[in-house]
Amino acid sequence: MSNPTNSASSGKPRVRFAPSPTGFLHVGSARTFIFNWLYARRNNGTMILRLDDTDVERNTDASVNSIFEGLKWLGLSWDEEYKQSERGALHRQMAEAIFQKGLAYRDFTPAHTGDSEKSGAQGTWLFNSGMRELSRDESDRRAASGEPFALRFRVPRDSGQSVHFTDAVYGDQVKACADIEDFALLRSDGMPTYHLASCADDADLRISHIIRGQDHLSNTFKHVLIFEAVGYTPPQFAHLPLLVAPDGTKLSKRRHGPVVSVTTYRDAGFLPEAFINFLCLLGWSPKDDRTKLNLQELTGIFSLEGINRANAVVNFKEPATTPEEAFDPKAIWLNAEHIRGLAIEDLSQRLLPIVREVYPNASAEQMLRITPLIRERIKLLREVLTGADFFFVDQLPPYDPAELIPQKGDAAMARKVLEKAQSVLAGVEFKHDPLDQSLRAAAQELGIKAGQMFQPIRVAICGRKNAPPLFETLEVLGKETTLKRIKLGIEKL
RNA sequence: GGCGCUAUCGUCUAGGGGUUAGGACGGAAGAUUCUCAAUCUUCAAACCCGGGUUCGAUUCCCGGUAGCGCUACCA
Repeated sequence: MSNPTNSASSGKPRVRFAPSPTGFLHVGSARTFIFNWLYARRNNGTMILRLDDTDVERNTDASVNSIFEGLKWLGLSWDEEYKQSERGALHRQMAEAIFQKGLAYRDFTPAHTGDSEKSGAQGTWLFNSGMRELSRDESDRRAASGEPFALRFRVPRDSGQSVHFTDAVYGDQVKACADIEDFALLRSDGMPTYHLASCADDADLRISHIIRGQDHLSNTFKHVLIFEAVGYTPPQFAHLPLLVAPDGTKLSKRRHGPVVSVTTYRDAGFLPEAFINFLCLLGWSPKDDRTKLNLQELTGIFSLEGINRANAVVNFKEPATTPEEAFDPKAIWLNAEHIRGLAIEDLSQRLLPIVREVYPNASAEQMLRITPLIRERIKLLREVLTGADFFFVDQLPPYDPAELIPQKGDAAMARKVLEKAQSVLAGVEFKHDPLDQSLRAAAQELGIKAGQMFQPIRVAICGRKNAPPLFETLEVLGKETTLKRIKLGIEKL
């Protein structure tokens, strides 16, 4: 703060993500973090994490944990970390500096009692003139006597003055001082307000670019006022369009529930890289027709110019009846795309812990053999539990015997097929090609179509009609389990 | 109420004074494989409204409307 310059013009950018720990990390915050991160990494800058925890009443440890948990999952690192609550001296020092310059004044009005003035239908409350014009002597006297006060910024009231700044996204912004109220810098308990603490820290940490949600666009005029009051060149601003729910309202925990929490995506089986990809496409565009982008590609092309100005809808279904409905279809599709792009070994390793939650005995080797069979069939990692369950269970859950009956066939045909399969499979090597040849030959011998042959076998070993390709499945399942399940299938008929 | 921001298919978006207004998801139809998935092909689907500027506006300007944000001793 002593050095009134920032690094905006002097080279490496310094950006910060400054969440307030009053709830879980939600998707809008995550996107703000990602955009800051991308900007820092793209420009060889510094990424700073700052906990804006000046609201003691509402801060919770659970929230701090949720934020770190979410960020950890995203896997994006930061270079410096701060807590506002540990920087109170700096904040008070800046408040004092502004006060000494006569640019702030003490307001002894008790908190919350100015409501009648503020809520008047006649317009905006700007200031309490009795307080704004209080003589310095009387102000000092009352303060010395221990009377509590808030410190307010003395917004210029003389002529038609205005505040302006240029936003990297929204362009030139101007606001008349006549439309800005004398906002608080310090609360009557001595704690700094968000505006003061934020600006003091941004100045002290030499933040060069403030990339944050558009809900702060109108606050920025106040911030510029603060920066100018202490002789600090304001950083560059870039405000991001908001993420909204399908009903157009801002995403919130209360209204929209867990769909707005980052950890919900993690727990549902999203890949962090897919989630990041999805979020980047909300309110930002690479300007070409690419949609699937990995972190390297994003880092390579991210720019503030690609950010647009209209709010973006996260298109989840409000009353979700299935897990898939709870998420934007594009997020799910992108996740499937990223899953398909993963190496078998990589995907297998990510799947194993999920499988082991339910089947503790599942082995890494087993998982590695199963993974190629489901890679193109799952959209969320968790679907491994419903898509590959038959590989892990000892006993198939009960299924409808009617499922065993092939297209244009009857129970007798199903029985014939399974019995034939029993004898054929007993004498064949459980490898793709021999299985393929012998079962097709068997179908021919029975005078039925291959599909009619495969269907009953598939249901008998998987417990359902829709499953991965038959020969690969048989190969992984092995002869013993296969024959056992076919026998049980015959008994059902 | 005041101030500010925004407005292209259902959703995310590209584009920009003259275009068949492009792509993606989702939807529909078809091809293909032993089912499913994946893949491929095709189709339906948009410039908020009204003025102005202009030879010509979806694009530029103004107004309206709608949505969102701020208007706290929250952030």
